[in-house]
Amino acid sequence: MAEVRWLTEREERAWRALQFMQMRLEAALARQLAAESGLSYPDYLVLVALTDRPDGRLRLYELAGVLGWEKSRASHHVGRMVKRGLVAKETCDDDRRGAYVVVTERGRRAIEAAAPGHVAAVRRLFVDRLTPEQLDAVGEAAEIVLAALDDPTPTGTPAR
Amino acid sequence: MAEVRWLTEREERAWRALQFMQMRLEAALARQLAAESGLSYPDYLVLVALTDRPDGRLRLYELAGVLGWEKSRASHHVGRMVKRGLVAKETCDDDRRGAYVVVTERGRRAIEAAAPGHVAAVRRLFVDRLTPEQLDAVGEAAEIVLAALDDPTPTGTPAR
DNA sequence: GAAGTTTTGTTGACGCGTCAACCAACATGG
DNA sequence: CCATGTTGGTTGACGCGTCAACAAAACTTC
Repeated sequence: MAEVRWLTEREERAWRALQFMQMRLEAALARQLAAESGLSYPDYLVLVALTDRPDGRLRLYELAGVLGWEKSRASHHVGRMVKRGLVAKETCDDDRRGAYVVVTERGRRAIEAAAPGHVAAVRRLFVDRLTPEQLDAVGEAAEIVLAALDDPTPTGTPAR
Repeated sequence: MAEVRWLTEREERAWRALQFMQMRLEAALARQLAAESGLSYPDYLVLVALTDRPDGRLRLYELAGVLGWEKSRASHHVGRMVKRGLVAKETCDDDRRGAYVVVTERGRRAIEAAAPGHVAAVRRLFVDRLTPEQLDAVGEAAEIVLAALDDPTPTGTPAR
């Protein structure tokens, strides 16, 4: 049982600032979206994922994959969106377990109305606050951490 | 009505990577905490905030302030933690509306048991994946964005 | 082609978080 | 001292997210 390597002051400061930023940022963006377009942030992400496709449709498991969601989350959320008419579910012929999620016309209008305000908010609150170099640095760091999350190799594992 | 300034490819990439990292990271840490100590991530944050105080107590509104939570969230969450015996509520004498939240012995044991594993996970998944320079860069960027969130001045506002 | 496994999706229960409405106590200002 | 506003906290409803259990179709393998 090794000693606990607590975080240094600098490490803790960076970690806390990042956590705090994320929380505040998401809250602000969610509020802005809800106020200006009646969409929740997850709604927005689903609609973006769907409208990014030429046919505006995605299998449920693909949607979950793209967004990094658990399948049950995707199922629950799509269910709610169907109720509000933003998307529809269609059965899949080649795989009779499967289900397609398709944007409806209403969904398309909703995201087209929401996108400009959302992007403006992302700029105002985040992108335009940082220099391009800072943005790159943050992006690169995030990609490194993400890669480590996907690859479960522990830190400092020797090549052997 | 100005043109929409969409995100450039680089901006979008950084923004998405950051969002994704945050989601995955929080999920992983929450899972780890729950599995190893039966605490949720919010539980952990509350206990840290309380045990950081010499007397292990905080007014509810102070707790909300420290964690950046809405008061109703704090109230709900503390209520649940009281039920599980992790904290207790005490009435406040100088302000009879007020309520103190106090760590219980059980809460103290819980966080002492949870902390080493949690810190190790933060290291393994995040801190130790980045160079000290990257960590500083990320921390600084986060602090800039946070400062902008607190100060509602829009981007590029001239001094005038 | 039957048995076992993996994949796709749903469901229900339960904890979490926000919003809006509300209440009680403090503060201020005629 | 009453009116008015502000602050600290609670509550209920509702959407969100996870987990575990489940069902059914699709693969695999012998």
